[in-house]
Amino acid sequence: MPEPRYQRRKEDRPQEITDAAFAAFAENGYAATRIEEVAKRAGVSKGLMYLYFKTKEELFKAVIRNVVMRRIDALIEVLESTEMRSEDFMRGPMAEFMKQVPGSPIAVVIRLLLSEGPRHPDLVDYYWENVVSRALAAITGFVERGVERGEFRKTGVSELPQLIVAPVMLGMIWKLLFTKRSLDTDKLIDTHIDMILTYIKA
Amino acid sequence: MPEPRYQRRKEDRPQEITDAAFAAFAENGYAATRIEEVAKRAGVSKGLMYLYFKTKEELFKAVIRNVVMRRIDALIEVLESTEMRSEDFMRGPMAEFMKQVPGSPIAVVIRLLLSEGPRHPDLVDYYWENVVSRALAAITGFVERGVERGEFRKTGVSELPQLIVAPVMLGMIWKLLFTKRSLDTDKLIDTHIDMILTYIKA
DNA sequence: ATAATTACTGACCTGTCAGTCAGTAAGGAA
DNA sequence: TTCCTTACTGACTGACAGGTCAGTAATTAT
Repeated sequence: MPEPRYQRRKEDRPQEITDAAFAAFAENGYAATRIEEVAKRAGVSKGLMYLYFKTKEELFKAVIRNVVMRRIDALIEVLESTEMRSEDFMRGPMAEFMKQVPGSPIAVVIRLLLSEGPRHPDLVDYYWENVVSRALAAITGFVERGVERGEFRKTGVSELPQLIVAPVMLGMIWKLLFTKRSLDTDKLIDTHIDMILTYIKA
Repeated sequence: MPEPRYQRRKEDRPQEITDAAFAAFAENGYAATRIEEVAKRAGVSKGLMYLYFKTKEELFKAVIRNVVMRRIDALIEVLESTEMRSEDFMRGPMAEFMKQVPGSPIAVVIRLLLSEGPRHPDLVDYYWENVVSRALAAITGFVERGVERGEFRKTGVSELPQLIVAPVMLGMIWKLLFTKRSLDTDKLIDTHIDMILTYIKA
């Protein structure tokens, strides 16, 4: 009795395809990735791809949404509910998180959005609403709470949470472009946070 | 006597084509830009494109090199030779320059490198050697000179000039992705420089 | 004027890849 | 065991875009 040539796994396919596509896009970018390549990685025929995703573009959007969804809520939750002193929180968990971002899937998403964004404005909006604006709002809230508690003084940082995040962006770009040339991300973040604290501490 | 259908302008063509290509790449990215589209913008036939640039890839490289070459030297020159007090220089000319970068062709180049870089490592190397490493070295030199003069104290910033540049990167990405949502770049840079100075002033 | 040179044109060729669809077989139902 | 539904396959198509090249006309030399 010969082995079955394939199994029917309607439930798991979307996730599997989406994961395979993410890996492929991460390596080669959207335009240069062939649907057949994704199919191969997912262990599936090309035709099946089109049963789950009508077009390559739809697959792309699903990939982005999928990656985005998985990791924002927890982060924001922590930012809003921590009981630590603000300075300790920034030097500890916040620094830790920031150090990890450049090597995480978020960096890949940013890269994909940068190259393909102009032709997918709705996707950029989606990303803005579900990630960027929420994250920035949470950071602003965190800083203002520090002010209310008397830990921080009032500075321009409250209205420009981007300042806190800036070196993470730099670290991301660095890693994406110049993997060859090393950058001490940890020291970058630590020094930056030290600098911010010096600036805003009451 | 009918007008000539075209003029022969061997000298000017490369620059014209290169400029047209830059504009097209800036709008649509490398992969999505057709050679014929560039030809049209340059007022030239498709065939001619291939007399000046053997392949699309070669055209791409020429575009990048062209944009890069035009603007680095002056910048570095200024950084090394200014006679101003370090703080005044940072709050004045340096801030001014940083505010302009996100809207400049440099931002476009970064975007192109981010999407196409993985498949053009030699180009990334070129960019690294001619722009990034030189610019960072110049900034490091500037900071260290401030230290020698007794204007700055010794801090981690000397070894991490990236810290100074970080919000520029953020501003770039912001502008590329979220043009719709405004960001007060000027205030971002000013506040950031204020913060750095507070941190490193002797 | 005439010939020689070459910058330039645009129709064509060709490989690639997103998307299709007729057919196959897995797995459940009767 | 047989039938039925449908998840799945993979050969095929059509369009698009990079690259070619035989021919044309602008310019230069004679």
